[in-house]
Amino acid sequence: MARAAESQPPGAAGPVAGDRAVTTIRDVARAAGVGVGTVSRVLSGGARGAPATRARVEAAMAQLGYRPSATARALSQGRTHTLEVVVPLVTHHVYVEVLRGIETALADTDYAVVIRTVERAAARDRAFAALGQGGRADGVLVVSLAPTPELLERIAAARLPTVLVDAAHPDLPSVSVDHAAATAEAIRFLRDLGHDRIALVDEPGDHFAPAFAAERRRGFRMALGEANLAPRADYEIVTAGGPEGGVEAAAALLALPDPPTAVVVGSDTQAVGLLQEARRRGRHVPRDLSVVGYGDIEMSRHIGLTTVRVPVRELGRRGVEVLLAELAGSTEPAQIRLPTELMVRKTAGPSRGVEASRRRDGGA
Amino acid sequence: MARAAESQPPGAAGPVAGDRAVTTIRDVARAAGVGVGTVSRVLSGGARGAPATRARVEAAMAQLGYRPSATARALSQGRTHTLEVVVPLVTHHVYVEVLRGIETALADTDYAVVIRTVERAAARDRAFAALGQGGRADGVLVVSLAPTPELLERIAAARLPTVLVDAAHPDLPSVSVDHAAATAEAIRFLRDLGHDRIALVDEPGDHFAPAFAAERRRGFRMALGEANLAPRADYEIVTAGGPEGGVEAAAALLALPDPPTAVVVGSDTQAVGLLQEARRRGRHVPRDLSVVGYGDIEMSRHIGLTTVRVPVRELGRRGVEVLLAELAGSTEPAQIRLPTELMVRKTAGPSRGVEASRRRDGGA
DNA sequence: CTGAAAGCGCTTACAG
DNA sequence: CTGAAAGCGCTTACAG
Repeated sequence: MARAAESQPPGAAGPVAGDRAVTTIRDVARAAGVGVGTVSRVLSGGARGAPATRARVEAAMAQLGYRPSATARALSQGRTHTLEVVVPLVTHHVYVEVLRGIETALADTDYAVVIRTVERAAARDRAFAALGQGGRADGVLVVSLAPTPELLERIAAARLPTVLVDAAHPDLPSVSVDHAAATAEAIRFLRDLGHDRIALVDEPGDHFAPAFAAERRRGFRMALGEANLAPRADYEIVTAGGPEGGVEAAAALLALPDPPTAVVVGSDTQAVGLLQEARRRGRHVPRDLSVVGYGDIEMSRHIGLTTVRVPVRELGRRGVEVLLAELAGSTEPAQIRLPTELMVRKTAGPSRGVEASRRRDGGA
Repeated sequence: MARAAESQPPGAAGPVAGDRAVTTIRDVARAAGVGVGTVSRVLSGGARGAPATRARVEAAMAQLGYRPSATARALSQGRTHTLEVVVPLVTHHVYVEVLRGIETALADTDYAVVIRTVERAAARDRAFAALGQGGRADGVLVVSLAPTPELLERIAAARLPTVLVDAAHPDLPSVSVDHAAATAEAIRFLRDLGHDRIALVDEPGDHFAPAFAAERRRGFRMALGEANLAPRADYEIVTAGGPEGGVEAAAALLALPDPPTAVVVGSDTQAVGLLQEARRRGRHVPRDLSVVGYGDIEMSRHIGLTTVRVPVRELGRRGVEVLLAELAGSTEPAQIRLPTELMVRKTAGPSRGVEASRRRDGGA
């Protein structure tokens, strides 16, 4: 009878290891003549073991081409060695840079990264609801997203260590930049150059995505107030991102009876369009119009754009550091502020005074 | 005695569900008064079930705030619902666009994406070795990486469905673009405009990273041959990426005794620098020098750069489609070629003839 | 130092 | 339609 059982057709169900394409820890254990626990221990590396046993196991692993299953490890260890990064739709150069910073910081760890993007309104709830979904990740990096009550609630519900990058909130660890202060600094710089008709051009401040724009506006008004300059609605342009938006803004601003002599632009790409349109209209930069950008993209240095440098890559790098510390059990509530820097180049200069520009515009 | 056991101090070890932070399928089953199998079935959605039971289970899930563990699912299903994307260091706009395409294609699936970047030489072997590591992914998208024997071997070793994006090889499914043909088309276009002194400016063709440059060179020489134009070493400039590289290239080319009247540049960002330097040296574009870029980034339309449009986003989108079909069991070996398009704008025009330019350069 | 066993949280035939 | 049980491939106390 035993014989009969053994001569069952090959391929019949049974614990025949050779059947499966994937080699498991069990195959290795068998080949090395040890228990699976032993294999697991040499896998973990740290644990010592009799050198001879160890060598035997390693040989078996190499010979079988064994690759441990990250999934199984994750399940039994209770950690996935994966970080989730939530970013707005990667439409800005900024997020790409943040991702690079994150990658740099993770380069010599064994963490993988899952990127989740929060698209416009429609996908927003879904994306937020999915935050940390299924414990696919050990921790979350939320990038450039305004900490709305909704987001905070989602984060709490996910019960996952979370750090805010390029945003801040008292309840959460964060690595951020003070966009209001940075903008105010740019205004002060223009003010010191003698400008008193200063405009702000920016993208619309979205409800859920980057709070950048709103913060910059706050800094703008603050600095204007400090300088005893009255805020003017026609000096605050909200327009599309990219060069096109800048073109539009220049058109609107320069058509004003008393156009500004200086403009702070919420992004360098908008600034490019604004510069171009201003020049097309015969304005000399910076003689007739001073322009300060925001972001300091690669192109900016090249075209001599005076702009606010935001340490974007470092934002990502530090964010990872804080999150990893958190995962390692750190309890200090890190709230890190990174400094911005005004890169003074060639597109901003002294004001020529109100008179000259008034005369020219009147004559047009 | 039973009483005594029950009055053990709370918090003592034991199978008390309330102890753990995470609710499992078991807790839900208990709360709904059903077996875990039943809960699993309503989770899977597809399977029918008595509406009443189903409702009870769903209520329990909602009430407990239950979130299924993706890890456990992956382990028991044998698939992770994760795709791995391998890209060169995300230094090019191109890869970002590909990633966007991938994301778009994945938007309404439940697949997550793990991104792995292949950095310069040092990290290369590590990154390749890690390909599909630990079965963290169900399939792999290899983007803009030359299919070297080494890479192919790694792919084979990973035993994971893999599709090449922006690269091609007979043994693997792929979605690609013919960079050689696209470049040749640009040359022909310039040729038809009367140019016979045509140069190529490009980035160094890396051994393991994008094969772009090498392919473009091949197309360049091919088209030159077709037109009976002799290849000239001094008309092939290999230089750094970005505007700086373009500046250098313009300097080298325009210092030649008989400078080219037209240039094809391997990237739009290089083209930007080249245009600028050419103008700084008093050359009018396109009167004195025609320039054709490559890539068609956003800026290009804006500055009127004639360039080769590569459907980068679609490359990513289609790549996902092919991979997903593969995972669904499709066996047809998809080798998809996507068309490029020459975007004719303002930086390329008719040649003014050899004489005029020779006269001017001689007089300088 | 190492084996055997239980367990991580699901899924999936197998019986009822 | 649904429960009980085995299994996915590891890890980790627990004994030896």
